Amino acid sequence: MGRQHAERVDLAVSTVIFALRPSPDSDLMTLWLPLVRRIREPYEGRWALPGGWLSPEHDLETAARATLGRTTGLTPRYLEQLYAFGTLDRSADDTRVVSIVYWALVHADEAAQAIDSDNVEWFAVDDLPELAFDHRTIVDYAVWRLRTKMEYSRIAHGFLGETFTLAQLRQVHEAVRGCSFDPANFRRQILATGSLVDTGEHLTGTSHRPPRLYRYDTAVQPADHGPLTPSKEQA
Amino acid sequence: MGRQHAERVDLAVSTVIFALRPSPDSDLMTLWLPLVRRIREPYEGRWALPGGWLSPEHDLETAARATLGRTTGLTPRYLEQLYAFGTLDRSADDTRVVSIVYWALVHADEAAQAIDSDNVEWFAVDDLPELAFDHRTIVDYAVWRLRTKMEYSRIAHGFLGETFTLAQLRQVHEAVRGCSFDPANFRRQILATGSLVDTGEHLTGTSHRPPRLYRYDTAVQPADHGPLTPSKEQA
DNA sequence: ACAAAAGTGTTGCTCATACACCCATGA
DNA sequence: TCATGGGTGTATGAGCAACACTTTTGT
Repeated sequence: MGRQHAERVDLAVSTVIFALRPSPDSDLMTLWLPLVRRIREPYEGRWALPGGWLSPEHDLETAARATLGRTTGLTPRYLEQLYAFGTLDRSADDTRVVSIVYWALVHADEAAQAIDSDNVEWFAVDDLPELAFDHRTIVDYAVWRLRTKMEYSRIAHGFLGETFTLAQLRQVHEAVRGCSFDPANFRRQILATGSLVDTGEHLTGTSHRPPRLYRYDTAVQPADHGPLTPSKEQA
Repeated sequence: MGRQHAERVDLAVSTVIFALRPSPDSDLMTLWLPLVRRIREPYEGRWALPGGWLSPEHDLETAARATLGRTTGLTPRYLEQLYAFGTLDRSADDTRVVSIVYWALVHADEAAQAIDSDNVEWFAVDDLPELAFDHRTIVDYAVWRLRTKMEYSRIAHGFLGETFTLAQLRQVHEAVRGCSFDPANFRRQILATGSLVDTGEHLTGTSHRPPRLYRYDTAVQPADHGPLTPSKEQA
């Protein structure tokens, strides 16, 4: 309570980056995210969300994208603002920091391994180390938002390639939501939304009947992206 | 495009304050919000959302509450962060401003009229004047959020007193959602959520059968308030 | 008695779940 | 031909919209 008041408010932008990867023990897919090790006080040595100070000439979303590129070398398949965190006590020292946090989906294949430097490491969401600042709260909230949004939105797209089978799409849902779905019912529900397009092609090389490949209908918006994309007009 | 880059980023907190009031023409309830007239450039004379600069010793939510008190003299019945707006071009001059916007529900009765100074005025949401900055976008988004959240949350509470009849609650929903509901079905749906408590009392003085008075069950959270209230744990 | 809104009952539709069953391919 | 997952059909049940009907007050 005897803390000094900071003289100014600093503005940072951080990003919670999600990717789907096979779990080390089971061969199921699970959620992973990259963290960076802090190289200075406060919380030196602890893991933290990737981010940086907001410079006046950068857009908020641009800053989030830049962070993402720096940390993973990837382009987000989905990016959305999460929340602005700004309580007085969130920066262990006497500075006042407001962090505007974004969350992103990428599909982590080959490229992701590239930037596996000493200071960047991927962690399974349900096996995180101790985090710096209030970043644990932030991650928990981001995971909650991802799970919730997966229920009513089409963001699973962000974890997949251009074309995919219904089984792959289902596995994404199962990994994120943490439960399994009846393949038959999942198929019908997804197709009923009309957001998928049958490419006519099939995936071969499987040891069973070759499944159809689908593509997302680009005419449909994947989700409500916030206030800036005008997709929420009413008639 | 030939704009100078600002030297720093300024942080503001604004609040979209909603109240339910009888419409001037029809006697239905409609959404209203207070705006303040700008007394300096840019956009001098235009109407804008109430707000102010964020000082280092104030919490984001505290700042939003303070704005609300200054403008309306009221305490919010509901308050939630809406979004952080931070595009480069949102401040007509060459300054860079990031606004963290909150939205609030109040019930505007006697007290509200008190602060009806020259610079504060209430407007019907579907009859707004031209607003300063990107505040029109912000208001539209806030209205969308209010409508959406009303569908699955219990925030209607924010517009009502301690006890209320089901008809009053239904009228709030109808005003915000913009359509009418079957009283019979509305009753069942609301009661099925288990969020209402029968006070046992009745409202008298009506020219028909006296309706029961209900109270919200305070044990149930009204809505997911964001990341800071830990109500989104899973078992 | 009558109007008007509170409150209850009932029916039919839609949609999600569960699960039985056929299809097509590799081994 | 068998195993495996892709894909289709269908019965059951929950929940909601629509609307008929009964109840209780003031006038």
